[in-house]
Amino acid sequence: MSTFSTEPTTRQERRRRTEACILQEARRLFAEEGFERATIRAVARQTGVDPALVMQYFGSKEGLFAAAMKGAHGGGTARTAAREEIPSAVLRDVLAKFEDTDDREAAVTLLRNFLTHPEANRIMRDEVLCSLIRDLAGTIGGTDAEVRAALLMSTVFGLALARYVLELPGLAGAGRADLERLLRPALEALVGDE
Amino acid sequence: MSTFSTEPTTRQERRRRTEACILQEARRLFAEEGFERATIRAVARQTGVDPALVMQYFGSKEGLFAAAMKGAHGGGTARTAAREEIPSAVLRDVLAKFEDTDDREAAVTLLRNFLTHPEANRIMRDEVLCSLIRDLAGTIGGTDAEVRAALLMSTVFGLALARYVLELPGLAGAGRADLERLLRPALEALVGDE
DNA sequence: GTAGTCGCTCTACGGTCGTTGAGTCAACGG
DNA sequence: CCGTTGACTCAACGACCGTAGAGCGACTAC
Repeated sequence: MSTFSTEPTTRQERRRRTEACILQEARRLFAEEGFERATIRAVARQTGVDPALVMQYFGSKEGLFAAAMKGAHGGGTARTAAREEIPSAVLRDVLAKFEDTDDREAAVTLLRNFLTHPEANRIMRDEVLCSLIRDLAGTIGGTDAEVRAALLMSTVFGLALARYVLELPGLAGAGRADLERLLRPALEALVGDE
Repeated sequence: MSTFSTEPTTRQERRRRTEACILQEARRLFAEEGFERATIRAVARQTGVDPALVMQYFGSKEGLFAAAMKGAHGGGTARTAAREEIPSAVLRDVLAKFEDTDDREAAVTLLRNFLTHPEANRIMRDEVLCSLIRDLAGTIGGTDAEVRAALLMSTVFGLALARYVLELPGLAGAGRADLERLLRPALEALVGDE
């Protein structure tokens, strides 16, 4: 691959670096094109590397995808938030996820692919949403707790999709403060009174 | 293709019928597999027809997809609803769309593909959401009208995705009445007071 | 210096895809 | 009854894909 200007070039250093480059480019392409359209060849070409090297590192296209998804879901503050803090917490978590540039590409990739790619679907449902909903429902309490928690997730989920993927005008341009001001009353209504 | 038991077999009658069969199977496959994974060959095989016939009818895979999407978005009641009726209307519209079995497949197809397929993305954003948001914003009024309207759409949007596509436990099983009871206060909060 | 390791490239295979053009056969119009 | 039309099939092309294996060349260890 193309060498850089400054080279702390031990062997493993270079290896780590090219692997990181491949992963970064993979995330970008998966996010832009989707799993099927994004080709290993394109990832390799953009990185300036041979397709076979990508195979050697990640075993298969699935492996590359899985590696690109690692760390796409991370601990949020909502899971342990107090009942009255839940609306702010879920909103803050989802916005924070997409502000951090490192996570952002992985998160967008996950969002763009979870509908059509089984692995992404499983990750999204089982490792992100289900356990989070269970914890939230425990904090919310009451007979409809699980439905309320699921509705909370579906709402911020729709927000992320509309704002960061669909880029709906009016949402993509809105500021964080405006979103919080307008959306929090709705989220509080979903949590309900106690 | 395989002939049916009763045959009102005029030429155009048969043509209309096979075309409908192809479209139905195409919708199913596009919804299940996504645009890329769904192949013309698979559609043809399931229909019991030669792939070339699908090409002859719809010109290209894009053409088949566009034809399968036609009528996927239809007039809802929300567009012309009064201000205080908007929450009920948007909710009723989205639920109704997915209860009707005919529309359901097309709607799920659109949802599953708009993330990864540019054409579906454009349709969803420009022909469905944008004009609807503009109308809703006009009815809602005030300085944040457009953001409020967009948030309304993103919320029911997230609901549809979570309930009908992701099939989140707790939402997929919930009844319409429960959903309306729990979600309407949140939607009313989004519309805001006047 | 020399053998060995390892990051990396080159070349090629097998498979599936969308798409095409020629050909077949039953339904139609006169 | 016969020529024509048009729905439909068959066989094939070219492209691109994921993947495999052999080979190269620079770095490392002795």
